[in-house]
Amino acid sequence: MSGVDDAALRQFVGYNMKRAFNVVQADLTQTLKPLGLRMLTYTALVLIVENPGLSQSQLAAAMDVERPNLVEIIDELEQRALVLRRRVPADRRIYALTATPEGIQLCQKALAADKAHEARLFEEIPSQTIETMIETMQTVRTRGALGAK
Amino acid sequence: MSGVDDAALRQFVGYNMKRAFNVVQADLTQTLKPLGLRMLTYTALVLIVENPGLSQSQLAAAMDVERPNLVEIIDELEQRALVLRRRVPADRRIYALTATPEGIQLCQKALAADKAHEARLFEEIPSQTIETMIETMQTVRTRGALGAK
DNA sequence: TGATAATCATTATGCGATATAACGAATTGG
DNA sequence: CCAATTCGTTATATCGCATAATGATTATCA
Repeated sequence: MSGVDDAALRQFVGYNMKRAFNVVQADLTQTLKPLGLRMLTYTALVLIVENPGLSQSQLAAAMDVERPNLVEIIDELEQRALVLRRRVPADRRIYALTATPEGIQLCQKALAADKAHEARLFEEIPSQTIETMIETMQTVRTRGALGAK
Repeated sequence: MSGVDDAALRQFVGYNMKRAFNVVQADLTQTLKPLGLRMLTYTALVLIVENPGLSQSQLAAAMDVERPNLVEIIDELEQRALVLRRRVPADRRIYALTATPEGIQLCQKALAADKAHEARLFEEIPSQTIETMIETMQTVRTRGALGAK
């Protein structure tokens, strides 16, 4: 309808990545909503389940968010009794994060929902293409981590 | 250092896309900063140069932002005398957006800077892989546009 | 024709994600 | 033992993005 031409921008990886990610994000957000999770709490929950006992600082670093921003994320998960802040006798500054049984169960449901969401969204894309894309994106991610700072 | 395992998330396209896009976005933001542009004003400028005379509504639709949010973007470009809001006699509700000569010149500089930025960031990635990725992302973008609403 | 509906740009406002500064409590290191 | 560092936290600011509502204009159609 509008007929606005974006040929000059479509040549760029970044432009297409942003447009595509908007679609993926919107769909994933809808997928997680029935579980009461948003992308940040979902990511945090999975990482806590996978790495029981890690500290908030470690988790923040792994998620590439600043420590202050992680506080509310953990608050949210803790209030829903999905994760626990456990004091560590050896270092009383630290909270060791662990998932409760309910947290583990919800995590598994969320992972299954995510898989279904991606299978649906990418059903027309050859799996070989998906694999190559994932590898490439991991390369880019690593490259950025090097160049930073 | 931290050794936090994210294997469960690395299987997902969305997770890798977000992480990779963060790197691309950070690098592009730095690239555009010397030109006084941010991603949104850059995108708007390119589309105005490429589609002279389009309305703010058309541009907002093309950029997938709501009309109210476009106002400040155009304000910013107009204050720097890069684009003009021109009244259309045939329909006095509309502003026809056009780029000034300075706007066109800055647009060309920005496009060149963007190309250099992507060439640097993706230098290790085979061009065939880049092309496939772009095609795939355009497919995903289209698919999302269909599923929406 | 004339009243109603729709469109356009805009203002006001809120929310979510992200960033920095500063602080108290605890630990580490010289 | 004292200084520097680390950890979690509070307070605060910015940015991108969304909705509701408004005045001006245009379109619809009874």
